[in-house]
Amino acid sequence: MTRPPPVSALSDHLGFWLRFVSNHVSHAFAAKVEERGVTVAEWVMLRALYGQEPMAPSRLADAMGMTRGAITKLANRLVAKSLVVRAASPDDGRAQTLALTEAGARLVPVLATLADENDTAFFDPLPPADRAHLERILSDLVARHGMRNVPVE
Amino acid sequence: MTRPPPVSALSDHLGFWLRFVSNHVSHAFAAKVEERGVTVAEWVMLRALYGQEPMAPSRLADAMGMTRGAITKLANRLVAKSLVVRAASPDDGRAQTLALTEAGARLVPVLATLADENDTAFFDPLPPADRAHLERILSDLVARHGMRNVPVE
DNA sequence: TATTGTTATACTCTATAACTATA
DNA sequence: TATAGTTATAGAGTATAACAATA
Repeated sequence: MTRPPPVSALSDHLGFWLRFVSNHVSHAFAAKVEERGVTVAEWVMLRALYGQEPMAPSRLADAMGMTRGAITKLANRLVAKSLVVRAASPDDGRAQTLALTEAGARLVPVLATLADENDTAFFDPLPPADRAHLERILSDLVARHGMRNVPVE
Repeated sequence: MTRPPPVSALSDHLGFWLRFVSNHVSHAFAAKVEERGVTVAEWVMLRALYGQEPMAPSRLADAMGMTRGAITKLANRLVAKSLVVRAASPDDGRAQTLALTEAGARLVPVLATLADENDTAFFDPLPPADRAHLERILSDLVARHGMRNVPVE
C-alpha cells in the first residue's frame, strides 16, 4: 500500500485563519440581529437605505454586489416585515424605488448599536496597536486587490 | 421631518473588513476548486479524510463543526462523485465509516495545491512583516475567543 | 433508554434565465 | 431593441426534528 503524499493542511493558509475568525464574528453578529428579526443581509440593505432618498433596486444591487433578482427577494422579505416600502418611480414607468418605513428607520440605530457592540466585544481584547495594524493590513489588501463588493454572507 | 440620527457605518467595524477580505479570498478559492468539481465544504471533508483511517460521520461532524445531518448530505454528494465510500463498521451495527476512494485520494493533493496557490496569490503582495503580523493577530483572536469550528462556508 | 446515522423539512443566500412592462 | 424589475428554478449551506436500527 502506498503512503499518501504529504499535502498542505487547511491551517497552513492565511485564508483559512481569516475565514475562521471572520465566520466567528459574523455568526455572533447574525445571532444578535436575528433576535431583532432580521438577517445580516437584511441589515446591510436597511443600512444602505438609511438616511437616503428612495433608491432604485438596481442601485442597491450595485452597492451590495448582488444581482437584481437577489435584491428583489431580499426587499420582498423586508416589505413583508414592514421595514421597507416599494414605490413606483414618478418619471420612469419601469422603475421602482425602495425606502425605509418609519419602523425601518427606527430599527437601524438599534442594529447599528448591536454592530458596535459585537465589534467591541470581539476586538477590544486586542492590544490597540494590533487593532490598528489589523485594520491597516486589511484595507491594504482591499486596495491591492481592488475589491468592491460589500459582503453580506 | 426629523433628520435621521447618525449611526455607525458598516465600514466602521473591523468585522466588516475582515468579512470583506475573507469573502474575497474564499470566493476566489471556491471558483478554483469548482473547476475540479467540488465545493469548499467538500474540499474540507476530503482533506479531513486524507491519510486517515475510515472515519465515523460523527467524528467528522465534530471536526468540521457541522451537524450529523449536514455531514450525511455532504457525504452523499461525495459518494455520488465517487470520491468517498461508505462502509458499515465491523464492531458496531449502528456505525458507518467514511473513507476516500482512490480517486478521492488522488484529488486531494491537486486541491491542496490550488489552496497553496490561492493563498500565495492573495497574501504574497503583502510585506512579509505584515503577513507575519496578520497571522499572529488572527491566531491570537482564535485563542482569546476559544474558537473551535473549522470554517467551511 | 441512549446513541448512530439518515431522512424530511425549512430557511438563507446565491446565480442564471425567462418573462413583463416600459423606454 | 434595450433596460428595469420580477419571477422561476436550482444548488449549496445551515439547522431542527422525526425516525430506524442497534447498543
